[in-house]
Amino acid sequence: MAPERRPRAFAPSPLTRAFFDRSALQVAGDLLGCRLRRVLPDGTVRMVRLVEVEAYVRGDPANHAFRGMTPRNRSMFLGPGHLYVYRIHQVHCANLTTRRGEAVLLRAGEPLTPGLKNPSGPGRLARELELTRADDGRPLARPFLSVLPREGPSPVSLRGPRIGISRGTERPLRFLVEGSPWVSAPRSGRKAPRRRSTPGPSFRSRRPRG
DNA sequence: CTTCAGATTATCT
DNA sequence: GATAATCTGAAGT
Repeated sequence: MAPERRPRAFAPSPLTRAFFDRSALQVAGDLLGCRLRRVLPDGTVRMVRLVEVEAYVRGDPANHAFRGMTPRNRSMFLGPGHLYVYRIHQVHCANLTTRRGEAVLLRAGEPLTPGLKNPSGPGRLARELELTRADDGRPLARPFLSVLPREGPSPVSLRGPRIGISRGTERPLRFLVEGSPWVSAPRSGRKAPRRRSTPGPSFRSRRPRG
């Protein structure tokens, strides 16, 4: 008897495609506060609430796709709603693709299921969700990986400069949930990121839609 | 083929 | 606050 296998999607659903087929900037803002559900090959469910993301857009020198398609970034050209995972310094970082050549980097999440340790920081988040380069290019679809709507009201979000890049730092393409203790700290591996006393002047607050 | 910088993090002072 | 770890992808010669 062949072992039971879960169905494997070859493309995102139409709804998923529609959600992601926009600019990374817009998707990033809408993604904040949504839940990300990962189902491991053995069926284990791991879910986080996204509290920090970054948009990588067209004409953006920090975007891996800035100079067109390469073997490394080919997943960013598969169409909206795919996973783009790259590796840096022996660490994996996961993105969700939006429009062609654009993507949203998943930087931090609030753990919603037992077993998740510290999904704060892109490397830790990808690790906790067990997303590696082997998952690069996979469509965002069940059961593998799904984005679920926000629960309750929209969070108060902040926008500010992105982290860890040397070019394109002037644009406020980093989105975070104000007050979340799971937001990553710019230059520290702390478990409990120090809360900035007050958002800097470069940060812009955005009220919940209501 | 060689060089080099990098969307990070753990660990040390 | 500063730096090593560790190695791939991409650009340069």
